[in-house]
Amino acid sequence: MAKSPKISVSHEPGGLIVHISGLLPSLSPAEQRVARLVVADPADAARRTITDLATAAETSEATVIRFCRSVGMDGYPQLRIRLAAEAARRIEPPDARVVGGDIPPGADLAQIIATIAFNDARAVEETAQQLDPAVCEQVVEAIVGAGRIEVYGAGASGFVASDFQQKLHRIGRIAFSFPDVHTALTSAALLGKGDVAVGISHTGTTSDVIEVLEQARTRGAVTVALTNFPRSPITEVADFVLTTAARETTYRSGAMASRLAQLTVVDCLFVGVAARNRARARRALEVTAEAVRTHRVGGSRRRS
Amino acid sequence: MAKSPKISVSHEPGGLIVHISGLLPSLSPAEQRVARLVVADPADAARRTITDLATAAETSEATVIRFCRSVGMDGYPQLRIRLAAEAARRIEPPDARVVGGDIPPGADLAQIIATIAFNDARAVEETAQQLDPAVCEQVVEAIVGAGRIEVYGAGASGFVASDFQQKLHRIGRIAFSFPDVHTALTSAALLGKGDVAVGISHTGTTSDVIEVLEQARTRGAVTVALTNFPRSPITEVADFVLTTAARETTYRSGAMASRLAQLTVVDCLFVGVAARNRARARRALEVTAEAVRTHRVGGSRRRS
DNA sequence: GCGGCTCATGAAAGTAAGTTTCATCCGTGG
DNA sequence: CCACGGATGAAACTTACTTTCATGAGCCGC
Repeated sequence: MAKSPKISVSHEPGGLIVHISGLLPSLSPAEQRVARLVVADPADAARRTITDLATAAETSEATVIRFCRSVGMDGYPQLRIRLAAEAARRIEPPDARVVGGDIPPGADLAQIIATIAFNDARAVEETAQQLDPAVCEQVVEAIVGAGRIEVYGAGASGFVASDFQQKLHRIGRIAFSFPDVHTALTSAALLGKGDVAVGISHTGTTSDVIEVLEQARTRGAVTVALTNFPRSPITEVADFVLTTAARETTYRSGAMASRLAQLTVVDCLFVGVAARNRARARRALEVTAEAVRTHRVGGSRRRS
Repeated sequence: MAKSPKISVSHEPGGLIVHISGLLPSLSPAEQRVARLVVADPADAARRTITDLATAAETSEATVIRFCRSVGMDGYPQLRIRLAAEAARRIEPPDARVVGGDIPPGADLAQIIATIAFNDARAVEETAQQLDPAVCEQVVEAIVGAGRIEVYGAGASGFVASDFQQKLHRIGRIAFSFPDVHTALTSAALLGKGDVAVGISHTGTTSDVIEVLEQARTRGAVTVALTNFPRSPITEVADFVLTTAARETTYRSGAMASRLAQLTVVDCLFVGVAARNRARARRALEVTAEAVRTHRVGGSRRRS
């Protein structure tokens, strides 16, 4: 009939709240009361039930529904969801995370957590960014074709080395890592052409690791260095150099982030190797997973 | 009577989605189907009605309600709203890198690197987000006051355990970690009041670690669990539970990201402990750094 | 002032959504 | 084999949402 209702409300792409306050004056008094509540605190409105909201606006549920329709929603539930989404979006976490390096002396745990996580995450991202896929490819190639792989690392890097060794081992590659220099040296002396030696050192100056890598190279093995410093001594004994990108902070936090970055590189190499023979790697993983299964307790589910 | 299953499974301040995926394995099969739908597309789930969602998950409405309760919501409407809010918050959809997903078979190294780095970084960030500072504080407190600290972990988590042990040791705390269960068990048997035992297990189902932690608890030590799954068996033998937030993926990439997340938590605890006595920790760090100095080559010059 | 009109409004009826209860089923361990 | 406990969906039930409809206020033109 005559008066076509307020259709053509278009698609309010930007903000629902803005949209609502825009057509607020065109609403009936009772609907305006609802609208004002909604605009004032969208998140709160989203939490309320229709009856609740109606009561708060001193009106009936029917009016709330009419309001929903007036602003272009199908019904109340839809409005609620849109409001929740809207409210969530506008609350941008100001998040005063300490961007720089060190943790301030008076920091509480929450700050410490935020700082560490931020630096860790950034180290991982930046490492990935500067990692040269071509070099990785060559290293993966070498590992895939290797008769034997040895991984060296001291201190914290030693754990990364062990981790890498374990990973390679799990997908059926013959890999070793060593707890001490002497064992490593003797083992490196037995390497030959077609074998691969990987040395991990954050600073790139760990003499033990360099020494072993040098030995390996002398024997004809392909040598790979993983370090944070592209000009450090370890790079001189390496055929391929992979670098992490943990920023220099004080030695502590720097080393912490670096270790995560190292692991990320290790993961990349690992997946690269595994991807070379998907079926075989998967099979190996399944078998090894099965092997430890009896060491897992069953139903992890539990209700009270 | 109040059959209150209100176990208050921690707070989930960070991300509801993250929280849900952590809880996933502790859910019943039918609930898992619902959870997967929700995690896969929160925005879509928020749009659906309960009946609709139940049908999509091939289950009944009752199960959906049970799922809501399992993840700590009052009911379905509340879940819907939270999901809508959550979905709105995540602004950037980095389409190319498969979110929390597997690496596509045909991927080249560059893609692999991007995917891994993305998931690793996110695991770190999300872990930090959902980490409860209050619980950390208590754990730090316990460690600071501990006579002895023991850290247990098997497989990949074993390296994390060793790393933690090494860190604590470097700042002058008496800490141990063990390469095998028997040694660990015998050592745990010697723990007592005032000591701290930390068990690390991604799945939370590693029976060896659980067993040792239980032993430690029996002896009166404070027990801490570090796991990805807040309702896994390990949490039942722990006084304090710290969780990581790596998403479940296939191909073990989940476990890869999880390990980084674990290290992040370890770092947080470490710095927290060190911060308790800054001067002493710094002195210890300097001394230990000095100790390995002779094993470093100087400058960019080759060592002889 | 008075019919007749329009429109906002809420009460109440009606429908759909969400929640609880309960019987059944299935696997597990004795 | 049975007893048990948990998982599950059908159905009963409750609450939330939506529609219908009667009321009454405002507003003309007569």
